[in-house]
Amino acid sequence: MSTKAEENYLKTIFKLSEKEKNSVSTNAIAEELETKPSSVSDMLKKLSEKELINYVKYQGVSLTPLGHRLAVHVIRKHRLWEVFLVSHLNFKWDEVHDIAEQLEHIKSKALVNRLDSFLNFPSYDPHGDPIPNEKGSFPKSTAVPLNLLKVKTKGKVVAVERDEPSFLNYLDKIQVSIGTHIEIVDVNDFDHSIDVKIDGTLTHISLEVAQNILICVL
Amino acid sequence: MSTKAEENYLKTIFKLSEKEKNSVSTNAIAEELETKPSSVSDMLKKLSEKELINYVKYQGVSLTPLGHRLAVHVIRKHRLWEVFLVSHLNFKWDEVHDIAEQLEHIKSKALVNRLDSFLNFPSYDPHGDPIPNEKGSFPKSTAVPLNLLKVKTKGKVVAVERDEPSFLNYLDKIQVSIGTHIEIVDVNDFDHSIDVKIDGTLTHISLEVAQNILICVL
DNA sequence: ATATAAATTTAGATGCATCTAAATTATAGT
DNA sequence: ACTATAATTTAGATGCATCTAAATTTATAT
Repeated sequence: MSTKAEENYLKTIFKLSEKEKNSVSTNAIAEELETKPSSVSDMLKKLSEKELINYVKYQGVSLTPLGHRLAVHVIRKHRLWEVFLVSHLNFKWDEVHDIAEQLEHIKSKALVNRLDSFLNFPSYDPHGDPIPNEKGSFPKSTAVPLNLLKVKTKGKVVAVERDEPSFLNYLDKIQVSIGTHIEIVDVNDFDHSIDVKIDGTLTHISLEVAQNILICVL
Repeated sequence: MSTKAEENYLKTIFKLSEKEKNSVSTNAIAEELETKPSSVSDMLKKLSEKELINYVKYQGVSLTPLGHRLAVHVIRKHRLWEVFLVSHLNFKWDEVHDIAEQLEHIKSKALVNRLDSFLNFPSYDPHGDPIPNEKGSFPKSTAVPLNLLKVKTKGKVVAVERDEPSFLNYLDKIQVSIGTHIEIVDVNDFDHSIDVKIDGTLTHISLEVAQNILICVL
C-alpha cells in the first residue's frame, strides 16, 4: 500500500518525465514539491526499495512500470474528481485543484470506476487534461502551445498547463476557456509576446501565458 | 488544523458519549479504535492541549464545545458521502462505510456544503443515521430499539446502529432495510430473542440483532 | 587537469502516531 | 482499612516524512 507522500512523489516524477525526456533530477523534484533535496533523497531510496522507481545515486530517477501504473492511477483519480466538482457541484475551474489533491488519495478501485461511469467516462478534465481510462491509457490529442503558432493561424483552446488560481483567473478575465477560438494576429520578436483575437476581441498575451495554453489548430 | 487521527478520536469520543452519559474512559476509546490504552493516553494529552476535550488524568474525558463542533462536522461529512455513494454511485449500504471513513477527512467547507446541496439536504444517511446540518444540529427522531417493543407492536425500521458488512448483509438476507414494516409476534423470555413479521413473513431474531435495529412505532 | 561550483547524499534532529513494558493510580471485596 | 486487581499513565522505542548542516560526488571552466 502506498502513502500519500509516495503517491505525490510518483505523480511529480511522472509529470517531470513528460517534459524532460531523460531521467528526472532530485533538485527538479524538490522544486516541484516545494521541499528540500535532502528530503527527496530519502524518499527516492524508499520508492526504489519498493521497486516503484529506477534509482542510481547521483544519476536521477525514472518510473518502473509499476510506479508508472500507480502514478497514472492517481492522475486518473485527480482528474475524474475535478470533473465531478465542476460538472456536478458547480465549482469553477480555478477552485478544484486543491480539493482534488486530497480526493486523489482516496483508496477504492470501485469508487474510481463508479465515479468514472457516473460522469460518463469523460476524456478530459476541466483544464483540458486527458483522463486515462481504467487500463491506464490516455486519449491522444494533437495540441500545440499557443506560442509556437505562426501569424494568421486559427485554433481552439483544448487545454491549459497550469492549475494555479492566479493563472486560471487571468484566463477568465481575458475570456479564455476550454473551447475558445483564437487567431494569431501578430508576434512580437522582441519579447515573444503575441496579439491574438479571442472571440473577435484583440488581446495582448505574454510568452509565459501563451506557453501554457494548448491549441488544436483548425 | 486537525489531523486524521485527531478527528477519529473526537468522533469516537462523541459516539461513546452518546451511550454512556458520564465521561468516556481511556479503555473504551482504545477498544473502539482497536488501539492500545497507552496510545489513547498520548492522544488525549494532545487533544486536551488543543482544548478539544476536557481531560483530568485517570478521570476520563468529555468533548469541549470546540471538540464537539469538530466531531459533528466529521460525522456530517461521513454521512453525506454515504448518501452520495449509495444514491449516485449505486453502492450498497454495506459497502460505503470504509470509503466514507476516508472521505470524511477531506478538508473543504465549500465541498461539504455543495455536496449537501447537490444531495438535496438529506436528513438521514443510508443506515438511517441523522445528518447534522451546517450549523451542527441533528434532525430529531423518536426511534426505539426493536428489543424494547412489546408483543403486537407494529413499527417501521428507521435506522440501524452498526455499519459492519456482516451485520448489514444479514439484514439484507432477512429482508430488513430502512422503511421495512415490522410487527412483534412473540418475545422469548429465556434469551430475549423475538419472533417478528417482516412484510408478512415470520422471522426469528436474536437480541443482539434486535438491539441494533431502530424502530419508529406506528 | 584541477579547482571551484553545483547537485546530491548522509548524518543527525524533530514531530506525529503508534507500540511494549513498566510504573502508577483507582476500585472493589473482604 | 487493606490488598488484589483493573484501569490508566509514563518511559522508551519504532516508522514515516520532514528538516538543517555537513559531507560527498558530479559538472564546469579555465
